Amino acid sequence: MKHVTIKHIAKELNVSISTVSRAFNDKYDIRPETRELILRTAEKMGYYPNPIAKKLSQQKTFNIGVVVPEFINEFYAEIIVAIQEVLITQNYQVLVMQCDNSADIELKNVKTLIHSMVDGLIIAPTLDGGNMNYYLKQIENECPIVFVNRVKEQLNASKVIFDNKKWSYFATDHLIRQGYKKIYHLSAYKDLSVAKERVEGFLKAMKNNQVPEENYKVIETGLLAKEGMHITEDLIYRQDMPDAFFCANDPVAMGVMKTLKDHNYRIPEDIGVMGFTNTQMAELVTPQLCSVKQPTYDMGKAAAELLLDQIEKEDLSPVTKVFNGKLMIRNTSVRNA
Amino acid sequence: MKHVTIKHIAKELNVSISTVSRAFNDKYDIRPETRELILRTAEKMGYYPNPIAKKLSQQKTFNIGVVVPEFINEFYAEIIVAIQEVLITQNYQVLVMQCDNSADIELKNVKTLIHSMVDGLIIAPTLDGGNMNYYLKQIENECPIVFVNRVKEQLNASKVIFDNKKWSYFATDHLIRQGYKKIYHLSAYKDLSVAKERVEGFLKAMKNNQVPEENYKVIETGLLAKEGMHITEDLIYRQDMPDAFFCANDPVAMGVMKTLKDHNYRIPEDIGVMGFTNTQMAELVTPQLCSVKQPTYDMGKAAAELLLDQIEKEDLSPVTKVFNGKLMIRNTSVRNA
DNA sequence: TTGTAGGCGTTATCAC
DNA sequence: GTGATAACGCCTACAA
Repeated sequence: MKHVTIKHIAKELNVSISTVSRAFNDKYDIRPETRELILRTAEKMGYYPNPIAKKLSQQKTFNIGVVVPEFINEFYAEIIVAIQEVLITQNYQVLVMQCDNSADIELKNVKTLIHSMVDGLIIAPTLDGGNMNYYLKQIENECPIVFVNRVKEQLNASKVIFDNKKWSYFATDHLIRQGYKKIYHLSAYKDLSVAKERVEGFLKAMKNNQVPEENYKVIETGLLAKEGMHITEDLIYRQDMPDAFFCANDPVAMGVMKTLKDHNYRIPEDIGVMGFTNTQMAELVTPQLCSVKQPTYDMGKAAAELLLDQIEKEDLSPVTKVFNGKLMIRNTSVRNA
Repeated sequence: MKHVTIKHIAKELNVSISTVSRAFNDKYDIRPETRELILRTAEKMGYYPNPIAKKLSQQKTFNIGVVVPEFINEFYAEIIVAIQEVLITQNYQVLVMQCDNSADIELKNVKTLIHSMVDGLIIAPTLDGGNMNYYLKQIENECPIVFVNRVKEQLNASKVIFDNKKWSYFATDHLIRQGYKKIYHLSAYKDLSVAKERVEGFLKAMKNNQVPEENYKVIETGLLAKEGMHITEDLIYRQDMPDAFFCANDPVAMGVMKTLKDHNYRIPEDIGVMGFTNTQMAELVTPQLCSVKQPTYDMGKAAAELLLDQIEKEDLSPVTKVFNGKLMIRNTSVRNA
């Protein structure tokens, strides 16, 4: 793979390489005609500035690193798309890495990206645990970083988060108002801050509505459809069934629905179901799944804009953006009675 | 963001920069003790070789570019994961770009990646149309490229493809054997080679089973769930209903199922449904969706391995790998009668 | 307005 | 074994 360089053009036109370089960097004085000539022959020769060399000499890469827990997940996929859209208009390139929900791989990815000299990072952490120390150290060393989603609200760094507690509260409250009396919350992992916040919202709704303690429960389930199926099977077997499930996410909710239907429970008449992080599938299952929609696109956009600000104003003082959602009320939670 | 360089270490230890460099590149002679000393102090000082500089001097980036039509699609997400897994073990980094199903953006992405001096490209084209000329020109210029999925079998380049015709045939044949008499194939766009191949398989099955012409039809529908819904609404309205749908993909199939259920058709008793490109959701809808599973992971792995071969053996002669699928027989296509 | 030369952080080819 | 030194392709004072 041969690349035409600035030298080739200089030789071809009998000018110095600096002149050629200047032709491509508007900020310098150069006679318009020479400029034109250089650009034309460059075009003809198929020249394109080598970004590697440019990066090295400018000490700036115009690369932004993005690290997410997984690709196979509409939430992160949409966030990535939004980030790319914003950054591309500013001539940044986006390097995306996923870590398969492993905090170790996540750390490796971040290190790889930093060593590749990205100008900044957007990190959607898998956990808000130990890696944070390393990340915060990088911020101290003036590496612009913006966190998205699974971050503690108290964290002293720029971040884009969702008000999980509030929307968990609303979702739970909705179920109660629909007349469901015994509601179980299938939560993700307890070391996940977003899960904790949702549990808080759930419990707050229970308390505010004076639901007696024996009529609700939080069960650590996970984030996969099959985990939703297993727990439901289990509850049926143990004859410990609620009349509504508030699930950690839509896949879990769909697992629950699947098992309920297999056991001839009617949704929403016998049992209500509520998801979280509205997915495209929510409208396609029968009955349609009620879920909390998060503004993924806006969150990704905000993260990118926050990062751009940090990079261009060289001001790393932390900014937090908290986003609100929307309760997508659909059939699985609306009782006729 | 300050980076420690080879120079800092050289000064610190009173050795030359070449010695330091050698300590990090096993292939050169260097006294073990100096090596140890250098590595230790490098570690201490937080040094890490600057890959940009290395790339510039080696004229090799250890970056691989991947371009896909979209992220929000399990098929491509899984392919990307597989590609990453293979390449990471060989110390390559994977830069992924998506083009939102736009051939123009796809071309831009490829150019960006080539100009970023990737060592090779894996392209999952949106269309097999005009961009191909540009891509083939790059291959002539010794840029290693492997194509995945939406490529013509005849294309004279390295590629990983799925035997769409064969598996479309099997899927259709299955519907016929289940006693469905009037089958409509909801196809993607006609300028998509994979769609064309699936149509061919569908028609071949019809012919081999001597289904009369008035009992089958190919309808260009698209790839989205809502397109599946619309077409079904339309057919119901026009009273032109088949007794089985063979859909371009699972989302379309789920759109069809949704509309059918809303109109009280029983699946599979009244109407059978078959998807394609098995998704995780297929098992979660009711009834479970029958679909053709493609070996996405293996396809991604094969693409990465093909590319590695090309790069390391410096041999760009085209290799084609054709993959087979599996018919995931589930409830939407199995008649009790 | 243009050319010269040094630097960005490495690797690699020489001498010593 | 180790140390100069010239690349790699580009940018950018400074000089002309």
